[in-house]
Amino acid sequence: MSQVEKAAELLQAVSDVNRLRILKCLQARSACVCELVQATGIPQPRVSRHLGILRNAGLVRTSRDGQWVECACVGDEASPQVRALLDFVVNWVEDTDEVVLDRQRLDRATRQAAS
Amino acid sequence: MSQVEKAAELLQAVSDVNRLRILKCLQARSACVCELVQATGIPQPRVSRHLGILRNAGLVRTSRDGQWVECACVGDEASPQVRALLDFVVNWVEDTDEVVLDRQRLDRATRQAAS
DNA sequence: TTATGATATACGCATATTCGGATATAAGAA
DNA sequence: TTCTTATATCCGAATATGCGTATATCATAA
Repeated sequence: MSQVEKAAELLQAVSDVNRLRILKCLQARSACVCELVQATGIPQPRVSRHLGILRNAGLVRTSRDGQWVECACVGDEASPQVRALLDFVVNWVEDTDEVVLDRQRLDRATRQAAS
Repeated sequence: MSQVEKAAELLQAVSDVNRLRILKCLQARSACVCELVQATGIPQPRVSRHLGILRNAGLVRTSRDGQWVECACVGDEASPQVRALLDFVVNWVEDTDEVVLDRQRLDRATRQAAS
């Protein structure tokens, strides 16, 4: 696959409202799936599927912690290209009311009482 | 439409190989449609359609010059958000052989003998 | 073992995107 | 007018994407 195709794939991975909201949440802090569900109000299967897309693209890493799956934006283990995209996107998407509200609910989210 | 939805739309507009190649050409210089066809080897209707998408998204402006339609990346007339995305993308997509080749053909392209 | 909560996946459906090829439109030249 | 070149749009087919619902899997507790 050419570099340009790879770039298009990465951009495609961030060109969705659900995924942008998830990334903006993970910019604030790592979270497990059920916390992202509580923060965004997006149904759990949808969160899970979009997290899979972000993970496949290499933008998010997940690790199981017992019953929970902890999600975080990738750090220095990722390629400079991926890091650059991630840094750009989370800063470029503004902290509008919608984003702030998601983060407020994320603050109050717990690992209980998700779905 | 929310800000996040708008952001997703803009990212969607740049998440395609054809459109990235066109943008990388227009980063080098403005060009008319038939020159972009010569530079990229992409069929003319396809170039036209993808230019339409870039124009709709506000990333590219076009102006008719007689028989030709001159295309260019938007400048300061665009919103800061659009400018920021454009600046990021054209610098983030690397100047690989594929991109360099497109630009070499763009250098030699003329307004004659396109399709 | 069974039960429960967290997460992932499979399914069918609706819609969107992209494509090639044909054709329409626009501008200029003969 | 007719012809040629440049550009845009229409059409149908193929593919991709996103969704909700249902269900499967996984980990833990009882």
